[in-house]
Amino acid sequence: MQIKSIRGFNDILPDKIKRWHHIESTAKEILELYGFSEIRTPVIEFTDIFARSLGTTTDIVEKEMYTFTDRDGSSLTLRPEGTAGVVRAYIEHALYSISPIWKLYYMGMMFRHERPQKGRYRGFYQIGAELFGSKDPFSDAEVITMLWRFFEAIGISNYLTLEISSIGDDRCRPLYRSKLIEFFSSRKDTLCRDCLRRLQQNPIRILDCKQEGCKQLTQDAPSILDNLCKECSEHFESVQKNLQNIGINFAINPRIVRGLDYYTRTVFEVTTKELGAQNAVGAGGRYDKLVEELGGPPTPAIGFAIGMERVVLLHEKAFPEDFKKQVDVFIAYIGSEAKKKAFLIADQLRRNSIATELDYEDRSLKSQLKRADKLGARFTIIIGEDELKQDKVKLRNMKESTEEEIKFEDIFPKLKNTCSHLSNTTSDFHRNQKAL
RNA sequence: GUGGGUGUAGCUCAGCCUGGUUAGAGCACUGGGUUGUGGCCCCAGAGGUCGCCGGUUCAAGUCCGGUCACCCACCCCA
Repeated sequence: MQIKSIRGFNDILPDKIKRWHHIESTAKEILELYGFSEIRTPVIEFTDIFARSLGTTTDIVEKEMYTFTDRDGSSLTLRPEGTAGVVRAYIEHALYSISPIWKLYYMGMMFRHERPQKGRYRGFYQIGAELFGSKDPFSDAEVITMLWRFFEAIGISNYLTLEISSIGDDRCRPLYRSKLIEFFSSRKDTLCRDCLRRLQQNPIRILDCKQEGCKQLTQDAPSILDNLCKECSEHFESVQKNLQNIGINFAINPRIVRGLDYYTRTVFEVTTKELGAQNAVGAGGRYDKLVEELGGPPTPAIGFAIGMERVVLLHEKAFPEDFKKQVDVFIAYIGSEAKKKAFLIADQLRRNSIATELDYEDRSLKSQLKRADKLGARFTIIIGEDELKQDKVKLRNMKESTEEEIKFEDIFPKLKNTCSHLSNTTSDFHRNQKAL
């Protein structure tokens, strides 16, 4: 096999794309309802943007970035996540001087050079949202609520768990960190090899280890939640109350470890048990220092990212039936004169938002009807020589297997109530989804 | 980077253990059964470097070695 896509990069073929469209349009709908506006930023930035945002010792920056040198010698990187680019745009265009609050979302491809596995790819899509300019715990609750409402809207929330925590800020986290180091350093012999390394690089991550020995040990380890400063603690309390107030169910998991350095205070994860090892479907947190660190004015912010492929996998599990593209009308013809007429009618119907399809190769009527059936056409218009002579067509209702002869000029009036592109996109299936 | 699994038709897979005619099935595709009528059924057709390279053998899809790819898992993450 010579001709092949790059490892970890996938094609999304037309038979899958309807599902993607449905998820994406639902996401847009929800995000806009919450006041978010789309922003599109380049898929490529100066490497420095990511290195400074994510932290130079994070796995992403250390070994997962697609980085290369431009012709002028500058180092460029394909974005491994979305926040850094949005923050860059926020600062570059001085959005803070236009409005104190900005709610932005993006949908697009991200790139990470990891070993692919289930739910994890080198080129993958994320839907992300960022709220700039508020440190109010209500904004935390709003963003988390929106994330959860999205999962409800596409009907996969039954598979999901929402967990939240706080990782403190630059006052309390360093203190906690040294407490942890102290705790684990005196118990080095019980730690696995990975955790010994973590102890050096990122001791908080030991809390997330899957090894039994380490798991046991972390039972007695100090919890971040007992070590928050007063302000962080109050903030976290308030976020919880606000979520409870509107009936969002969540669990507190003090072991939530985020992979990026920029997070402060509130962090949250939506996870599933259905996808094997890659259990995070959406995750995010507050990052109150990042804008300032990248050269903007001090600006609190909070955001999340959703893994599109993982959502799609869950959606396929929840709704295994195909998301079929549907045509309203198929036009079958017999003979070259009828073909011309068919082509003309097709154009008129399409101009009136009726999805119409027809064959090219002058195939048998039987073949044409087969194809009409395969395409799920609601109606088939049949034009043969007899019909041409009488200025009529046969209109066949494919579901009922009934047929009637109507005049050319009656085609559109007859069809416009039963099918249109609009009614097609709000099919029963689609409506059922929304009702969930 | 490490470990395990899998590579045979467009897709899902059987055949390999125990080497031996033209390598099979289901689905999908094309045509026909109805010279102008879909779904179900029946018939026919088309579709294969058995991942690749080498070795053993009279003979390799089958045994052996290597290699590549994909999948899953570790690590990490959405």
